[in-house]
Amino acid sequence: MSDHTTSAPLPRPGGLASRAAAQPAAGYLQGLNPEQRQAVEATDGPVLVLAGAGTGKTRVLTTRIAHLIATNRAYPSQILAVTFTNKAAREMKERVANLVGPVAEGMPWLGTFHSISAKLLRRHAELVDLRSDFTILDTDDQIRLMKQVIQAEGIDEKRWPGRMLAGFIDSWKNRGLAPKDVPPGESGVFASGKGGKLYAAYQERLKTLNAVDFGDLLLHCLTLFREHPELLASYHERFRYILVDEYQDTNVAQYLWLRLLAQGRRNIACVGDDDQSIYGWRGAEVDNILRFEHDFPGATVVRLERNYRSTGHILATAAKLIARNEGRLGKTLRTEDEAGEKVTITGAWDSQEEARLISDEIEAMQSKGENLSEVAILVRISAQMREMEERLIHVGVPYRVIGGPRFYERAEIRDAMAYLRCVVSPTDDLAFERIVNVPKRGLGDATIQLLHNHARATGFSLMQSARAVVETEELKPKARTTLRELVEAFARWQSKAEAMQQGELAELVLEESGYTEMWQKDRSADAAGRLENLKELVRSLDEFPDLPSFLEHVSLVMDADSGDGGARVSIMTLHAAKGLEFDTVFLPGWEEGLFPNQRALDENGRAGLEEERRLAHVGLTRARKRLKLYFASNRRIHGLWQSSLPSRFIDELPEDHVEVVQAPTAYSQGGYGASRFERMESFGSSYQTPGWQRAQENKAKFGSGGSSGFSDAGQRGFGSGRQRGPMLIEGELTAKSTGTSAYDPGARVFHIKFGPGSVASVDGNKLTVDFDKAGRKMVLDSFVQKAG
DNA sequence: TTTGCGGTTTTTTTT
DNA sequence: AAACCGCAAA
Repeated sequence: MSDHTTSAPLPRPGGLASRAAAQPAAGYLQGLNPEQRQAVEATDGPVLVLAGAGTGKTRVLTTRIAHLIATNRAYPSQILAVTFTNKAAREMKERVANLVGPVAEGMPWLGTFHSISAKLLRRHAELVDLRSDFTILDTDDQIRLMKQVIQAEGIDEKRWPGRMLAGFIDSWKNRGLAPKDVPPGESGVFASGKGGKLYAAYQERLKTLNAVDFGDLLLHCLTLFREHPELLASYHERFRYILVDEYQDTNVAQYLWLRLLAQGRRNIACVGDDDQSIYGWRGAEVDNILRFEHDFPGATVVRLERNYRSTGHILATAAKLIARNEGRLGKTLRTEDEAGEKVTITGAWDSQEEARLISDEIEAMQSKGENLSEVAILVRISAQMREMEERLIHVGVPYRVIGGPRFYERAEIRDAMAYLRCVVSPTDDLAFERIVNVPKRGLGDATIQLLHNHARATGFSLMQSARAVVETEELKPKARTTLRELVEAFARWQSKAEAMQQGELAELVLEESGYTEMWQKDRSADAAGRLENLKELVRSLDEFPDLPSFLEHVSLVMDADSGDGGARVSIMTLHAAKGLEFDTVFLPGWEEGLFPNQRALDENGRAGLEEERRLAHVGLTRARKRLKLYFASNRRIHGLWQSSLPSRFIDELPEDHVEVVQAPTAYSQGGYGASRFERMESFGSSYQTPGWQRAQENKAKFGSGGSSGFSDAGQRGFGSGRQRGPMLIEGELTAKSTGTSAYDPGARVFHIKFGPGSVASVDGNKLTVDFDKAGRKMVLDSFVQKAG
């Protein structure tokens, strides 16, 4: 979508004159289609905007804010606008400023659920038993803390890892459940009945540490609102209008949070797309959007269905796919664009060929002078990225990977932060523990354990305990000296903190602690990058008035550097691609098991499948002009070669809008050609009808007995409909039907990829084979045949 | 206390 | 295949 709207002349809030001036379609309203305009102008009461992909959702949101301000309905400071990501918040802020001018700089309540919650909590911390300088823990801190709690309860940490408890607690918090609210049945799932107890113990630990985790930010706010109605009422007064972006991604806690705040004036506008709900696995409730009209009776519902992004074929393809989902409110995207190029589907022999085909296309585009920053490769799982990267490096196409660890999740940033946290608040035990032996100083578990014991006995913090213990004979002289030096160093830094610029201070701390030196000495490849990150951290430090506000910024808001603006192909997961668009989109790996992902299917059945389909829909709708799908018949998963079938999603695409492309490779000749041709036939003629599919399934039941044989393996590779049916990876299917392997050690075998070899050992259906050319590999027996 | 070996695990990811 | 974790040896 392009916004060429000029900013409206800026009416000053307060005068009747400006309200009158806004009457004949103010500038910012121009260029909106009727639905968009309705979504903007329905200012009062609950509003649900169902905004399909590429229908101008952000534009509606920002224009709506501009409209509220321009018509004097609210001051910027009276509008609460919530997003999920910092990126979305930033973008919205920018675009509102473009429409309304610097007045928008106010917008103090435009932010993520978490940052707004943190802001509220800092103001009223004492009401929920916190001090206003509480620390916000990230996932890593959480898990370390959980481990401690689990150990303290004397539970086998192996059987019940901290990570798992974190998962449980997180999902409880997502649903707005405090320890006492957890249903008994569920709290018993973890550690034979101790789940709820551990949750309570963890919350207790957080309280003594004066810390909260991400989930708590929301949960404590709920407590705050519920237990202090007068406070809630004051926020009703303040927040005249509430706007919510990506409503389909809200979890129960966020929903309750919104409902409490919206209760007062009921001016809440939620924008979302049920067809783009792809975060169910982390607690998002599509139901929130499906239920909106029920929760807010009398709501105005606006559907945005006119797509401004993709050409006809692409849009039709996406629409047809998503129509297969049952749990949806139903929208039909339409475009006035030309039909454009058909969507292509290309089968590759294996994932390497797939990568090669994609890189060839990109090189061709590059030589035609197309802009590589308008090209994206979107994958289902990050494991697919490596192969693509290797290939692009090989052919010298510049690329960038989007996603990956956030800036503040990187070890070096977290270490540096821990040092600073110790300087700012010496009672921060988690921070102290993190850096007490980083760089290695010889203060290991034994020392820490001693400090812990002392701290528990006296009620001191670890730092205080260290100070005390250093004066005793309890530690070996060496450890004692080192620890004393560390404690003294912190005392020194604290005394300097007042007088110094925080950037300088940070540099000093990192230098004197030996932390910088640690990375300078490190010879590993990423050490230089880490030092660079540390520099970046120090640089950004001076943009903040003081250290505490910086720490808050880093733990909640700071993003990884988005890289330079050079023209590069983008590689990312489908999840990371939501909200983005590109002229050309490559979608590799459309295979059963990978996409739809087997695990999603196993764990969530039908709902899982529908979420995968929404993910596919998100992928398809990222493309403006060219959309290219790929599947590979063989892919290495966890080190084993697995044969795979084309994704069922491919069969669900409308044949009029897609085109099957023959891969121009060596494999198209010889034995494989025939089976591929079969696939083409089936795709073109009959794949759509349920009856045909059923027939294929029956055929598969009778026809798939054999586990060896060259031609059989060839058909597996490319025959799509032929073996349609259970969504198993081919190898597993064979393993189940065959039972034990038909091969003995010493047997000569032939593998379609690795050629001839001898069986070295047999383990169920897995063979270890010494191939004459390829060396020793582990393969499934279904991929080899007996050979002489 | 540290290092290295072996056994295990393997989606998606924001705050 | 690779990364991660816990444990045992140096």
